[in-house]
Amino acid sequence: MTPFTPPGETREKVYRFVRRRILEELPPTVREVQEAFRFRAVQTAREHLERLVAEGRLVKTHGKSRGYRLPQEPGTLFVPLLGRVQAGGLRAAIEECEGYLPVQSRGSEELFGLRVQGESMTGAGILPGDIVIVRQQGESASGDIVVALVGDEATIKRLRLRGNGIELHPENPAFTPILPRGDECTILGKVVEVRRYLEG
Amino acid sequence: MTPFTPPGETREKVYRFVRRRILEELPPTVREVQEAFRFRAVQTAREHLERLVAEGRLVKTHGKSRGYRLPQEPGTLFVPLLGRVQAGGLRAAIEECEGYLPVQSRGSEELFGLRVQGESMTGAGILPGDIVIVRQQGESASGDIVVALVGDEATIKRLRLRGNGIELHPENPAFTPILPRGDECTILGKVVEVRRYLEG
DNA sequence: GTGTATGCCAGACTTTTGTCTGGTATACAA
DNA sequence: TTGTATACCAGACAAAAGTCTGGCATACAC
Repeated sequence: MTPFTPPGETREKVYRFVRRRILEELPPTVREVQEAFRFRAVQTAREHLERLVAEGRLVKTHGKSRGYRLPQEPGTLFVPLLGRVQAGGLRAAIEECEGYLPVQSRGSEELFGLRVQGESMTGAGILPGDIVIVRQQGESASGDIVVALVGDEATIKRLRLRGNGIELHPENPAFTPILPRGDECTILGKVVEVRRYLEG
Repeated sequence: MTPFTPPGETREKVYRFVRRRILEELPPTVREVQEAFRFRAVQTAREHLERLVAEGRLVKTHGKSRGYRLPQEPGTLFVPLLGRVQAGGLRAAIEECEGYLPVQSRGSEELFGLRVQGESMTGAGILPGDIVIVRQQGESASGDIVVALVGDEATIKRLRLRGNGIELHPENPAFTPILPRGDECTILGKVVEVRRYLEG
């Protein structure tokens, strides 16, 4: 009755099907897998899926619909792209963002994108119009490129720690370093990625 | 009994919640929306959702679980990241890629990522170690930054059309332009995006 | 043979989830 | 006043989707 299928062959196809569905639209339901492969029993689809979970090729949330996911999801997160950030208004700027950017990430990070204004970092290959991806973190290390709120506008500079104080260094000889006093500067986060879209 | 909520305010929050969920993990179920906003009736969540559909801000598949989607999904594509490309081997290089990158795209394009080697384009803010996203297209316009196969290695240069011939210009005074004869140079495609990962 | 594993099926149960009917309270305009 | 709209709630029903028990057939090792 049962036509013989080499071990693992169907499962491989099931894996590719599920993977494709997860990446391109929505994780399939068990019955959607069943129908895609014309299994006559739901259980057959379920067995393949549970097997893939046992093998570590998929992970799932028990009992929830469309609960199958990829183990280390390419970790694509959509982060808000901000036009400009003004004093104190990071939260507000995120609410009113221009759009969203896909970013690879481990998921639990708080990221945002920011459009670059000015030429103070051209020496580091960061040009006006570029987009920087910023991870929100209060403290950063000396040498990191950071986004800081100085006065009432956000700027991008290289951070230098000097004793108890901090310095914000441009990377362009035409600009001079900023030496803020403690209370007039907030570090919004560290630049983890730079992007430049050459069209559109 | 009912605390008064300004018209549309809750709906706005519901929209943002749903959008975030769709982009970052999985579309929520109606009851997940209900719980997120602590509505005491499922119907309240459903009314907001159906309203958003009526307004065209969401679309849905009737009867299916987690059926709410965004109208014009950002279209995220995963493109292969190549380490290096050698003569004739673009197809082969794509097969043996180092990994995949999420890229926003209209879908029908043939894209690949390429790691930058050398300093010939530092003047355009393209540094060694950066990744360029390339759209495969035989012909490009003068002024485009392109990836060309000259000899047996791929290089990134700015394209200049001069009469019938082409010139490949570096963007760094320490390098000299390449003036290839027609048959010793293939344009693999145009650089549409530049990325730099500052950690990991 | 026996035992074990895989691949598949039949049918049912249970939970989750989508859907629906009818209701209350507030605000606003005719 | 009446009517209409929004925002919300209560409780239910029905479909979708996850889960489970038991079974059969083939293959392979002991």
